Amino acid sequence: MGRAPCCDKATVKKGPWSPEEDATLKNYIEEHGTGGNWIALPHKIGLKRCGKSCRLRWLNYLRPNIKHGDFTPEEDSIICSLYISIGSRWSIIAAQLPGRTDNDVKNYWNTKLKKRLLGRRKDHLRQSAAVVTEAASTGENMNDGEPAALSASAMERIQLCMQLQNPLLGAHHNPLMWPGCSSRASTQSNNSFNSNSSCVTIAEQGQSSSSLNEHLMMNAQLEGAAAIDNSLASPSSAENSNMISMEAELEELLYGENKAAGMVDGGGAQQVDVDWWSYDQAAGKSPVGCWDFTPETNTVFLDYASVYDI
DNA sequence: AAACGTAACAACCGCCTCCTT
DNA sequence: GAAGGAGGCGGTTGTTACGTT
Repeated sequence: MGRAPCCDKATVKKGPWSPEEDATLKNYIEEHGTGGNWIALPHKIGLKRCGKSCRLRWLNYLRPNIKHGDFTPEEDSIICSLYISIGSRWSIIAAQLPGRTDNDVKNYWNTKLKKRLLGRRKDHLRQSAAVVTEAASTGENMNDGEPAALSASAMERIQLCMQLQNPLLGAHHNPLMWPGCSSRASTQSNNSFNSNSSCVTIAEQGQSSSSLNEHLMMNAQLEGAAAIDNSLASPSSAENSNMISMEAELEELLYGENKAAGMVDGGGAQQVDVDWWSYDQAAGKSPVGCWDFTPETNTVFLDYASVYDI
């Protein structure tokens, strides 16, 4: 038995919202709230719209303090960092950016950031694609004879990772990038965070390095994604310094060489104060687990990694 | 000026999760 | 515990604006 539709598609209006519809919806919600029932709301106020459409319109466009366009470098950094870490969890990413909606962040990533990052080193990517194609055609690194199917999101994240030139940090020696290979924060057993803590955004906290990592940890914990592997040692200090290089690499991809150089040596350029995948060793915190730790993605990632010899 | 291509963004669709009954 | 409804989310599509030829 199929699922009942949430509304009568024959009678609801689709397409762009008129100013009158916007005003009707906005005025009602500001005065009465949503009433906890989006499906019933359009009927109450006489809108020929699906309840879901009303909700989307309110959340993405009408509600107060929405920001559109003009993403800042800091926001770019946060988006990229979180995308690489947790993938296309746009709602989680948007939650770290005050005034931004998941739809906005998603569109921004798809139309600008992704191209800016993935489009930089076309030669590198072409080589990568050739490797994948060859591997696929020769049947190498397949699971049970089936081609390894990576989601577009996973591919992008791996490509981004690879573009951060350090091959060790690229994935193999960066536990943060490995599915199922992250350590649960040592504070897990007595952690006191709760879902309410997510109300405080990274941006609100001034993009502090520690706050980003805490949020990454929090998100991973929220998702229940972190597979325990306490046997993983914390990266050495040498690897930590490599992480700094990787940050600079990503900044270079995003903003160009000069600015990135300025960021690395702290020489006057605006410091985007986000530590990529770094963590507080002194505090004994382990890296956050932030991949989609399903057995499937784990296997596929391993296959992919072997193709790339990473 | 017209045709075409591309970028940006709004909106829809369908699936998943959570909650209630 | 099962079923159904509503909300939430991510992927995708459609539309419009803008730039290029």
